[in-house]
Amino acid sequence: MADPQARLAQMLAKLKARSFRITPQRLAVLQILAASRAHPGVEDIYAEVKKTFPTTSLATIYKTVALLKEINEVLEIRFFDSSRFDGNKPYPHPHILCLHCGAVLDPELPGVEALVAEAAARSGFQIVDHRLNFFGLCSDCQKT
Amino acid sequence: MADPQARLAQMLAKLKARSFRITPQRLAVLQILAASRAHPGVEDIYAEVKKTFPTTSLATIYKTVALLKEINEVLEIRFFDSSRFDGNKPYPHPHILCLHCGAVLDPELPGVEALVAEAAARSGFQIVDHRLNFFGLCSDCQKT
DNA sequence: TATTAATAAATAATCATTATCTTTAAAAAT
DNA sequence: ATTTTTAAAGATAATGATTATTTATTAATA
Repeated sequence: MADPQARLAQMLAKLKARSFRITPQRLAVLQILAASRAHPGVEDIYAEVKKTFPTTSLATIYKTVALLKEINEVLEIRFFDSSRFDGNKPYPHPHILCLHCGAVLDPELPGVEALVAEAAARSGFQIVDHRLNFFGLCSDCQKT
Repeated sequence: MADPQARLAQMLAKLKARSFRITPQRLAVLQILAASRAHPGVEDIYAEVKKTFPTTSLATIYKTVALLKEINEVLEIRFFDSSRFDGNKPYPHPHILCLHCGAVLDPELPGVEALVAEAAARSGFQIVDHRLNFFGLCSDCQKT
């Protein structure tokens, strides 16, 4: 589930299955989310889409992203004052943000499942979602 | 570091050390944050403070909480559209939110340290902070 | 007690996000 | 293909949590 082609196909299938229309602007947003590994924010997507569709409105980006969130094809990650989006792995998983350059990575953390189970066991909660975010300096930014 | 008295004393000491004034409104906010285990939001604190100081402004709550955050005596936890605050353990630790009743607990998770270390090791980041939040239904709300 | 500097109160401004409203254009039917 | 229907796009106003500003109080020091 990391291949951009497969992700795009998956997103399109989900939209079609629920009879949402595939518009050029929507397709553009899907392509960006399926391909980008940078966890773009709304403004990033907006800037990118405008290259091909200059009249696109910011509201369209917000609405498309909200729709994709609805159908569980994108994961919203709230950092401080704005959100970033993960279209590659649209399910809860950890993220790590560089406070200096803003890069967001998906660390591979095998320990996560155990931690979620531990949280459920100790709290008595039925856990349905989680956000595991780490903050610091990436290896590049540590050098400067 | 869970005794309300001790927490209040600690907060007061920190404020005095940095020569911030101890005003009645500030003291009221500190007391609430030191004593409450409910992870109150700004509006909760506001409502509580107004019982003793009816003319208090919401801005005063925001400013006091921001000040306490500055001096690391309160932890801000951002849930969806607003923040809740933890004055008992003002350092990063996991939280679990009930999506039905809004309760927030601090689950005891010994696995956290290992996970942070794992994230640092695998990503190459120097990690300085984290937010580990779980969402679900508390044991009471599972019954209904 | 007077002075001064920080803080409180009141309220305006900000800004990400959402809602509204009109226009446009997908998709289905003819 | 053309028409019809209706969701979606575009433009812009509204919302709401938070922050900034401005004036009035009040705590701390001389």
